[in-house]
Amino acid sequence: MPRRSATDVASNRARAVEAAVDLASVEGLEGLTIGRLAEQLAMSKSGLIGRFGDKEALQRAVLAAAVERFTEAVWQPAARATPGLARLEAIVDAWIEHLRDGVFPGGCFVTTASVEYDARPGSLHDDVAAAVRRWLGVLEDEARRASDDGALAPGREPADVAFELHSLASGGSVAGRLTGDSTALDRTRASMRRAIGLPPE
Amino acid sequence: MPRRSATDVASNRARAVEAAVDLASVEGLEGLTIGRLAEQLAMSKSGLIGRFGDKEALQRAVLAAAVERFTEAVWQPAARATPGLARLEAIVDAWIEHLRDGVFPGGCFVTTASVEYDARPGSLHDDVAAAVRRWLGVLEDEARRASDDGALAPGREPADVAFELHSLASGGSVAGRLTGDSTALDRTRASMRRAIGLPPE
DNA sequence: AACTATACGGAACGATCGTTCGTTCCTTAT
DNA sequence: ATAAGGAACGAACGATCGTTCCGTATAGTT
Repeated sequence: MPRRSATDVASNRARAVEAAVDLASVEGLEGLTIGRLAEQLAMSKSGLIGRFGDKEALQRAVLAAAVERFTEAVWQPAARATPGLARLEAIVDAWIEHLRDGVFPGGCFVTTASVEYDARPGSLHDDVAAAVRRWLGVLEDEARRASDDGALAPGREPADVAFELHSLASGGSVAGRLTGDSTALDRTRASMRRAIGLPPE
Repeated sequence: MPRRSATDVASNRARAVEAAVDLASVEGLEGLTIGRLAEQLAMSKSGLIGRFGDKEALQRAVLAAAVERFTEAVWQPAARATPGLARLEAIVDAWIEHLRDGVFPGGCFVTTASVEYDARPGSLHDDVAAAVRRWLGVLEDEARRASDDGALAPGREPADVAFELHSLASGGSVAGRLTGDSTALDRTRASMRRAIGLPPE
């Protein structure tokens, strides 16, 4: 078998991480296996893990890549909108689209990781928790801006809005996917719009 | 080592399932291991699995027991309330209490199982999906009754209410547990009350 | 042209996975 | 009293897990 030239090296690692993201979005970060990933990449287990050190380092790289993918799909398009309520609306749209398009073949990656590590300590727990806190912070900032603009119902707490949006997207995506309910994302979108005081479209 | 008398036999199986529920609520149904469960029960792997046939049968029994535990903790106390909005309110209270008390050491079992099997076919997927559909149906029935009573906002669909309650509880529980946010359940309760048109307490 | 660093393969490691087998013990029914 | 059924054991199975070691081919440096 021909060896890969060393110029492909960097892209090879990235290729491994991307494949691992897809695999782990279905099987979970904990269900991710070096053997199966190596097989899918048509390379040896030792060659694969040698790039990362050990499995935990691979998992952390995979998680970081998944967060990156989420950010690109949801935050980046919404960042073009005006801060405040308009941006919240754009986030909701991009978020739902992201879930609908199947950016992750196994459903929202961060939700999967959240459930896997919500009761287990370790560096992966910390990484997932940090990512979720960061995202909740982004949502809260936008909600606060909207509140300052008077675009939110009086007395509505930005932190509550952020947490509610996250709960709805996360919970709704899972339940819809599990039960095969094709209207779930529409319902979730409507609920999220309701949460920020937008009229049903 | 003294053998267990055969009169304990029935309770022994139940004991195994209960221990497995606690284990699987942390590690997931997929992360459940015959070896570790047997060790915790101080019995042999073969003796344990012999009771169920194979691992999948054990997992299904564990799932059924977890659903039973949830039903007892949430539905049973709420069933005493008047059908309709009052019962929905009672469900919300019991649900939050159930999450707060840590009926499952690793967070809501059904949510964990939902995430594990939302992208993987098989009999376990079907069992989890059936359980979730059944629960959504219960919620929807109560919401419809509330709607018929005129206790819900006009135009509010019972199925939407049911789905939203489920999303909020499921997503909120996970996020709160992951980030260590002690106010998450209070927030979730407030959101759920808002979803059924109840005033903040 | 020689050297260094690294990416990868191949083989093997001990551990653990789920499962199967045959045996022993206890309870219950005959 | 004896036969039958079932529960649990210990031992072993092949498979797979993550990991380690070493050889080797390649890329970049001097």
